[in-house]
Amino acid sequence: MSELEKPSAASRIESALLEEIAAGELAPGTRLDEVGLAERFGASRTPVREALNRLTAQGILVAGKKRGVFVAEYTIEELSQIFEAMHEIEAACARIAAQRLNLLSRSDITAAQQECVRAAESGDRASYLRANELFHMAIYEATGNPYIANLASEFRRRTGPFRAKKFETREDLIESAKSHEELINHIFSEDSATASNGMRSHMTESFVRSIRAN
Amino acid sequence: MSELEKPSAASRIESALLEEIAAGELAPGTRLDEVGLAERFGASRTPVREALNRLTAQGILVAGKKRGVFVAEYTIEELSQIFEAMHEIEAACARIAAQRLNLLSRSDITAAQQECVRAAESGDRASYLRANELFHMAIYEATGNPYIANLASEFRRRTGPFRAKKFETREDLIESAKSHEELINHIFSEDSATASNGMRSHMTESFVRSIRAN
DNA sequence: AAGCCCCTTTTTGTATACAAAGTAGAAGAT
DNA sequence: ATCTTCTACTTTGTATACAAAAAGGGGCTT
Repeated sequence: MSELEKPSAASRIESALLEEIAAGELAPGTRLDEVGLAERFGASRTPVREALNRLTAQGILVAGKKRGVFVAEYTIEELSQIFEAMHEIEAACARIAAQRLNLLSRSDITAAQQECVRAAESGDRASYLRANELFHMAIYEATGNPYIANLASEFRRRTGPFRAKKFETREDLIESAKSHEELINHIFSEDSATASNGMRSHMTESFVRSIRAN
Repeated sequence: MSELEKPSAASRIESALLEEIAAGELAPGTRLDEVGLAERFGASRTPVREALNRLTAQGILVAGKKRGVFVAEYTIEELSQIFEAMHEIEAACARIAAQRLNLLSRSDITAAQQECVRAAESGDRASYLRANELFHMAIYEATGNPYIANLASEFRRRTGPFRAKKFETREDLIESAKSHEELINHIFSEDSATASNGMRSHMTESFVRSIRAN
């Protein structure tokens, strides 16, 4: 993950905002004003504007009907629809991954899962979140289709703030890791229908827990 | 198509470029330089920049590894992957639509299809293209999930330039309309598995024809 | 002739300035 | 007191200016 490329102000601001939103520091519904952010980041409005546009394009922010952009806030219905969309994509990933599994992707998935288990058992929430991301990313990569993989990661980013809350206790983590295990079995069975159903149920469970936690 | 909202320079430029790309006037691989476009549209670099960013975010344009943005050009492999992603989403739409069909969406789909048939029989290519869009949009809408619907439309826009070429003769149009008919039957059967398989085969056929045409 | 370095010209990113369009608030009218 | 309207203040969109980085070109060296 080397980002040696572009420490441009716009990108810097973009990822900073993304992080703050993901961490919940910027609550949904918060208004982001360009001048304020410009001062805060010691930059001018121009790069702020670019960052805001990019985040808006990703659905992380939304433009209010008249004025201002806000951290996206969703009703239960909307959230449920977003998760539905994500589930469909995840299921598609699982199906395709099951068809195309090779030794490398297989070991990537396994390795990520082992890391999840390790983090879950030691109850290390931050590590688990990171490992969980890697686990799902490994499945996306296994599709061999970067376009679907991107789609899936985008939804994952977008729903991050809402998913994060469901991992509280060590038991939550362990349960999630177990759920991964089943999913892996489905995918490794190389039966695509089973795999996508497996993903669907993993994600549905995950969604229900998110809703409860919010 | 009333655009009473924001005839902002940035939006104007964005849609103008999109149209030119869709129409093939801007060939894939063409370099778009900010100053040139600024002059051409009688604006400054700022709104051009914004338009370019938005189109890049949509995958219509791509940033060259060092300098400049270009109209996206895809290898057969990439194109095939993009279409695969689109197929998955379309299939998901069909499945969900099948589950949630109501009288309104049903009649929207039917109406769009009738328009397709009419255009196909009179061999009116332009009308058919428009009606075909509406037909697919009607299916997207029928999911009741705007997030999936958006995703599907985005892919449709993105692949538009490549799909357009496959409709040449009146026979092409009629065949496509027939394929719609089957798809409708699958969706209206309200059996979601059948529906998504139906969509998958419709799209696969469509893709193969696109590739041949390119 | 090939390779290397330096200089010029584009190009990109950022800052600042300005104009247009809202919004809110206060003052006045009913 | 409430409603209206005018004014000032934000806020957004666009233009222009400037600095840094990079690509291209030419000449020099070997």
